[in-house]
Amino acid sequence: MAKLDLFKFVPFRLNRLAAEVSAALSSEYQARYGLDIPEWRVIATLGFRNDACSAQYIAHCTRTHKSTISRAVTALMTRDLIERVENASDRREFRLRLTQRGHALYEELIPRLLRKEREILSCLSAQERKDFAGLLGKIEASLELVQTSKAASETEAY
Amino acid sequence: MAKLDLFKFVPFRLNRLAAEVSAALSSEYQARYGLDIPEWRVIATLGFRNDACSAQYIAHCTRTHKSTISRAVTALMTRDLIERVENASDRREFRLRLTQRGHALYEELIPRLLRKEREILSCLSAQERKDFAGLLGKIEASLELVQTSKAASETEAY
DNA sequence: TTAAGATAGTCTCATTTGCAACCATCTAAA
DNA sequence: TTTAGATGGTTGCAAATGAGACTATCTTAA
Repeated sequence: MAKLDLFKFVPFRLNRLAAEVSAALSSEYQARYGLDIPEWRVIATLGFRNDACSAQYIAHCTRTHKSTISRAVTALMTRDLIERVENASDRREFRLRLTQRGHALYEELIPRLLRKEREILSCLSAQERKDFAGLLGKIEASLELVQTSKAASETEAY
Repeated sequence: MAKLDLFKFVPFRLNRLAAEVSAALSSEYQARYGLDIPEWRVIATLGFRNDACSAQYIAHCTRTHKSTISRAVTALMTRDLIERVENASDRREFRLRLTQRGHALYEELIPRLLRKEREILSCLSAQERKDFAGLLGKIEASLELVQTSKAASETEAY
């Protein structure tokens, strides 16, 4: 007779852990800066890259639906945290980038989030953290969640 | 100047990985059996425990909101997959358990899900899988997502 | 016994989000 | 060219879900 212990079932554990970790982080960007998760992902993507990029690019690399990104972009523009400029070579898309205010928010938020991440992982030794990152990477690669060298060049096209 | 690479940021990676793994599994319980995630959690909890338990217990141990569980219970009852009996000693709560049909579905579904889990983790060696489970466990424990011996006895009260 | 507070479960409401239709624009092939 | 199909982005709609009010019931202490 088949049995499945939810508490030992990796998919369930990942779901629960991700939800818990997200909740812990949201107190930073949500409560303090009024950003929801999609908005934070837009800010994070634009802040990390120095060049402007399209909404589609953000949707692809954060694995978020394009309509969700579209709404986040609208909200962030009305708050003057990002701006968009027309792309002369392709008038369908817009190039997005942080405004000065957006940059300031990014600079203020990032250290807080990195501190939270350290807190959450502080139960692991340095070696264990490294191992954990490596194992996550292997699973991501096998699910094609990360860019192989081939896929990376395709991503550039976005 | 602070920077944060989303692709190396563990909270983001956990979210993305959990979403991807869930999507891979949902093709089993969703497409084939018409169960959504909350419904599957109710089935899984009832199938694993031999005794009947309350909706509140399921909500607590799967970390799902009680209103979500309530809806899942209603849906599963109309499909005759679970049944509930009054609890004479506390008439506020109901004891839930799988019906025969529910048991049959459980027996059919579990091997499929376990196979999927194996597939997803097949990119890791046996030792790596063990390590990964152990590291997950440490993080869960530090976030109090799992029952310590003390918390376990409290859980019994549900 | 009574009253205050806790708890189980349901229900309504508001929010979030994915889907898909849609428009504008681009690309490629006839 | 012209046309068919692909792509970027927006929006309306529906489904899912959490918050919190609410009822019924239980518990505890005055």
